[in-house]
Amino acid sequence: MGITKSEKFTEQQNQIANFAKAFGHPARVAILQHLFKINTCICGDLVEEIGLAQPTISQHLKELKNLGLIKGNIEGTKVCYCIHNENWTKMKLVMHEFLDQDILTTECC
Amino acid sequence: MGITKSEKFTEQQNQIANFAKAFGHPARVAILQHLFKINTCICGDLVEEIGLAQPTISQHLKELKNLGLIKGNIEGTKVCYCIHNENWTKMKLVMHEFLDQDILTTECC
DNA sequence: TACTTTAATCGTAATATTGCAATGTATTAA
DNA sequence: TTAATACATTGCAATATTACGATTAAAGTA
Repeated sequence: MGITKSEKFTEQQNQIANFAKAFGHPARVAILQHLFKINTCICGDLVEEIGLAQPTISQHLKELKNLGLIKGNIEGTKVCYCIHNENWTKMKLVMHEFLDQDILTTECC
Repeated sequence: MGITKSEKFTEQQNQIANFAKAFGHPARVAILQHLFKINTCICGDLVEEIGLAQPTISQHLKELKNLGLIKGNIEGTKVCYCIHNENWTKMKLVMHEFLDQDILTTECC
């Protein structure tokens, strides 16, 4: 059926999965890394940087924006994207809690 | 075309994406959380715990196993799954480096 | 041996994702 | 006003993912 049965899971589990899904494509990983690296908001040279077609990049940017991880400011004909630092920090809290749950447990097999 | 152009990205970027993809479904998040919670190797009661059909759970387990995040020991007719602690730690290093890249940068907009 | 239990695999349907050409839209430049 | 630039949107094709019924395989039990 190809449809995830989200109603079977907790809100936290779905939230983790949604963030993870955003990082589940190397293009989006590369976009985020580039935005961090450039630091100052640089505009749409992401297409050249990543090497995928412009509509494809635009689509990936939209997903990251919908999740709140980046924001885009229109500047003339260009759009300036950058990390949404506050939301990135919130996302990190959620993901770190998930990743670090092994700290509480002991080896078993 | 539905096919990810992995060759356009670095090995590190693809690795992050692959780990993230594993966490990109709430059933797999739930499975991992349950394995951590139970701690001692729990077997196919994951099917009851999660509430999806047995073949579906089996499929999710296979993905997690292929990535190396869990391991399964056959015990009679049952199979005992648990976290692969060493690989989990390695995965965490990769993911933490990605998530914490904001520490190095300063606000821009 | 025959039966049961447990889990993997196969096959298939439904839906999601990825990628891009073509097109649309808004702003700037001439 | 017209043309150019920069992105977003649309539409579609190819592939991937999710889910599960049916079946199979392996080990224990009667």
